[in-house]
Amino acid sequence: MKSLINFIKDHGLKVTPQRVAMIKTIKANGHINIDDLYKNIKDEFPAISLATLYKNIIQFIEKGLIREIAIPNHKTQYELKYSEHAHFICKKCNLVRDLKFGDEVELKLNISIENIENISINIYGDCCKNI
Amino acid sequence: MKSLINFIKDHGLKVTPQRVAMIKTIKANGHINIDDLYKNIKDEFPAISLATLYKNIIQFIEKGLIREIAIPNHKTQYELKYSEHAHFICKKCNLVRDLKFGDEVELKLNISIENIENISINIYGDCCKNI
DNA sequence: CTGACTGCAAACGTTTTGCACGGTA
DNA sequence: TACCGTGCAAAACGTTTGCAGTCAG
Repeated sequence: MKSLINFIKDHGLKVTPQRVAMIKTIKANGHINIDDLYKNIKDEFPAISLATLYKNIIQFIEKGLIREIAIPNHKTQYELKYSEHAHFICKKCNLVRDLKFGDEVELKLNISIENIENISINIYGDCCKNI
Repeated sequence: MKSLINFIKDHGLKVTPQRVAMIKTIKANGHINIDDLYKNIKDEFPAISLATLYKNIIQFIEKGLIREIAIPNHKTQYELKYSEHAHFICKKCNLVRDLKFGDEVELKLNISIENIENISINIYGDCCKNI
């Protein structure tokens, strides 16, 4: 709990109950889209506004707390930035499963690219055998 | 030219001048977003509607002619599906550069995943040294 | 105390939809 | 000819913005 507060503070942002709740919820879910984040936080803060979520999401991304996972035809998901991994994304049920780098998935770059900020690996498939 | 027509026909879609122009433009550009596609095609078809583009894009994706490249904070880009490669995406200028699989980039999967439909590897960075 | 954050409502841009017409097979 | 595709306009949707009030530092 203390660490969440520092996580926000250390990135140069003011600590508000709403921001703590956002980070807590994102952390608890691993990855989450705006709507689910909104629903989750509304339990704790019935008056919270979607606009606040969007504004903070933008802040979090700019300050490097979270990262976006862009998924075609689905809501963008967000996750804390401290763990690097790939994603398996089911096109049918929209499930997102994390795949560990170096362990489950390895990426080899044979060219030199300067200034890499982020690597996104999404594997799209179908995990719903019985639909 | 004949091959473009067959490319559309073979995927079970009717061949219209608009669709030919779309595939031709996407092919010529490698990857392109809706707006640029619209601008390009408007030269040839001044009366073409954005709605037509969107409807056909959806058809093309469903039938497997093209693939979406979802980029956070930028317009989704589209590319023909027959060539597999990763992307380097500049966060500043929005440039998208193709990186060949097996050659420039290698991906190793150490787990077995059934039913993989598509793999998306996007490397975000900064190619604009002097901005 | 001051600037940053919040919540509301309105605005905005993108994507989708309904419908009448036109073109492909 | 039958059905699919097109273009227009309107609707729907997700996201952003402006503003007045509030809170963290």
